[in-house]
Amino acid sequence: MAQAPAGRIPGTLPLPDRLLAVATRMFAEKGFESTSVQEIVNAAGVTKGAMYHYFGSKDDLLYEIYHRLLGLQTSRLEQIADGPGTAAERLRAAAVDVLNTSFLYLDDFTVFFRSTHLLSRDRREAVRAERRRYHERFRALVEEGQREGTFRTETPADIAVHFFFGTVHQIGAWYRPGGRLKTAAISEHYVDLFLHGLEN
Amino acid sequence: MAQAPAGRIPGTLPLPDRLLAVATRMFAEKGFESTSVQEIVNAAGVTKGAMYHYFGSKDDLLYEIYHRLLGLQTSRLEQIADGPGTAAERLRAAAVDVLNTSFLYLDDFTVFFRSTHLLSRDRREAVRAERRRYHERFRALVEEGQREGTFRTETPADIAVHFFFGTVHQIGAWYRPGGRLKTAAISEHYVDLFLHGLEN
Amino acid sequence: MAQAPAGRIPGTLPLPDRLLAVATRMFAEKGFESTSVQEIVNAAGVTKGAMYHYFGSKDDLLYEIYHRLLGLQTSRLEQIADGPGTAAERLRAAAVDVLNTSFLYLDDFTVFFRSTHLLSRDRREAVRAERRRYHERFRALVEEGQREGTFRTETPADIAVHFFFGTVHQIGAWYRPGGRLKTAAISEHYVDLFLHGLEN
Amino acid sequence: MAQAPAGRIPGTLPLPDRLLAVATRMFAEKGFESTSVQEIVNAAGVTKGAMYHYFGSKDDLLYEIYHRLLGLQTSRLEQIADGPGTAAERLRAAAVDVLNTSFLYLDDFTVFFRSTHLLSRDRREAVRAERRRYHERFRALVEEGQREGTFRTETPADIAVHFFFGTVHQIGAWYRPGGRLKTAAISEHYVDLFLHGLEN
DNA sequence: AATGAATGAGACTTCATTCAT
DNA sequence: TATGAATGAAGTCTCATTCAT
Repeated sequence: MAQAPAGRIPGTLPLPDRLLAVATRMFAEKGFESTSVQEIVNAAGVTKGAMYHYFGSKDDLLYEIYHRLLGLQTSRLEQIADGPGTAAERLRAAAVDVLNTSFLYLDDFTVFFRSTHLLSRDRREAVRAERRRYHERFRALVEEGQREGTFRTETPADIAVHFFFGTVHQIGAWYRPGGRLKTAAISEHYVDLFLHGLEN
Repeated sequence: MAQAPAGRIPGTLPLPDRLLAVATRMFAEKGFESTSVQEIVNAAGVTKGAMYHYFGSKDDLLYEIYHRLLGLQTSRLEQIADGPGTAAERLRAAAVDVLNTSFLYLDDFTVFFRSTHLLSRDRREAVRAERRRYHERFRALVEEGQREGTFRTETPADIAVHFFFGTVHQIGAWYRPGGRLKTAAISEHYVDLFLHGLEN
Repeated sequence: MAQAPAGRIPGTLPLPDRLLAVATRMFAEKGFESTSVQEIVNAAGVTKGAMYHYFGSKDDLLYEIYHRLLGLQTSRLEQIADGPGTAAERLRAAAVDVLNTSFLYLDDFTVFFRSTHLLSRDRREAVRAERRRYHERFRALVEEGQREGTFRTETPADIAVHFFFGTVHQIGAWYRPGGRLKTAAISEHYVDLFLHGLEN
Repeated sequence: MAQAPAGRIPGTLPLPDRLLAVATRMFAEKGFESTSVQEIVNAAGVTKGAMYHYFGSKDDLLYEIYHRLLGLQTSRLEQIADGPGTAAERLRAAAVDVLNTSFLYLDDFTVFFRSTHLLSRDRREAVRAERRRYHERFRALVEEGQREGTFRTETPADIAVHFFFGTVHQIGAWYRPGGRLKTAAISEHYVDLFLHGLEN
């Protein structure tokens, strides 16, 4: 994530990053297929040739957004999951973190969960594989907590993970800045609901 | 939902329904914008003229999918919510029902939550208003349960509803038929997690 | 060859044929790659959409030109080669015929022998296979004449065929209508040179 | 012809020659218009700036290939045609030589006879004028032989020259290295056919 | 002598939609 | 009720060329 995660896109960013930032914003607003390459480069203040100098195709832009986001997510999760504390503590920290990150990079997430199906077969597989790794690290935390006796064992761990990520990924579908609740508060409520549902 | 909810699309369906069924399947598979009208009519075994005889535009197909789905959902919810039983009982029944319906009409839901942003402004508003009504009826159940003392009051009811629907709407993103768990089992686990998270 | 073989292209031709006729003319004049689809449809008085209604791609136009020409050539050759007369007589008749046809469909031939390499791999193979059949039928005539004792046997028959077709295919590279010699005269001279070179 | 006439292109060639050699190979393989400047410079291991340092345009590459080839051909022909021997002897020598040269510089010839029409008007004229001079020197040999009484006079000399060069120029269209016959043998057969056809 | 980012024009193609039949 | 030829606008992408370094 080289570009600023939200708000104005500084004109000083290197062109590839500026293009990605602009594209992310527009894809989130209007959808990938309703955003033309022309609109993106206009917004970035360059020509199409410049974009195709850095990105092989419009799909590449989408993939690169995914790739950066997945890299960010994965590294944050691993840092937390491999850190100190009980499984429950680490799971809570990870869950809060993924929610906060989701709010911070709301456009990126919105694009991600709305447009994966538009990627080419190969890339879709690549993204899915990265996602799976992420999912599994998270699931391991749940299973750890189940072995510790903190979490109920009736619910299969991977169902619980689907359950939680499912709702995290939908945040962009309803959350609008400026609402009654701050994002941090929403994160807390979500994590409470999730962990409460999981605990004995 | 005039068309068969899943599997083979009978050639005996009235043409408008057959077109909707085919379109739903294809939009779910490849996305709305990557599916051409030509492909839809080919798959339905008719020509474009026939489609434009029944639907004013490609957007109309999408809208009609939404419309039918929302009608179905709303009527089911109202029947359950206005029925007998404690708030908690009715909430559980409604939650199970929406999950089962989601599995049954998986394609329709997938299209719905992936393509709303592609509708025209007007129709998007219309859909959103219908959704809101649905959401609010569900929230009323949660609030009822909170007043009853069954559910925790720390979590705002509408956050809880977003939480639950969020994950329901993502089911199409990960669920694939033929997995280890039956859909009914998944529904139960999801509802358990949700209600457990909500209860005192 | 549905279109008129030379001169003005009647506006009454069915659109696919008119497009082919126009394309043939322009490819011969400026080359396949220097002729844009836009120029073709302008010259045919229609829009690009109309062209893509009948031809899947610009390459298809090229292939169709080839295909029709090969069909024409092959059927003419077979009629002559399988007819009555000595091998030498039939070879002469076939040689005169292919030359006359070459002059008549000069544009088609010009395009053919200049642009085969621009076809996709598959289509190039298809064309080559059709050509080979044609070549072999012609070679059989030469061999027949060698067995009859009319033609010298020092020269391998397939070399003789390459020799003759080679020069036939180059006619478009130098012949311009309105020169000193009529096309029929040129044909006779060419056939004389060829048969004289072949005979004992 | 500064570059090696066939096979591997030595990396030790001066850059302009290496670029020409690479371009010739690629133009012969894929056609002038289907070969991008980027591909040429990649294959030559340099960047576009380097190419544009030596050649003003992509067209210049093509012209330079023509120019070198024509220079080579012309000087060889003149040396032979102005040498000792009867007209028939010199014509045979010249014919054998042009065939051998064609095999040696097969790529160059292939490009030449496939892409002349892609040159700018001016350059096309220049090339054509050079070709004409070449053609005429050859024709003079034929006429000399006709006056000597060796060659038949029924066939106009310039038709005979078109006839011969036509087939020479098509060699690249069918000959593939590694065939049954060596190139020298093919040359002999071709010259035999030609001279036999011409002689009384 | 050489780089490589950037341009700008134009290429091929797709597609929702219309309309005469 | 249905066809399918034709439109027109827009889309993605390519590429020869330039220019500051």
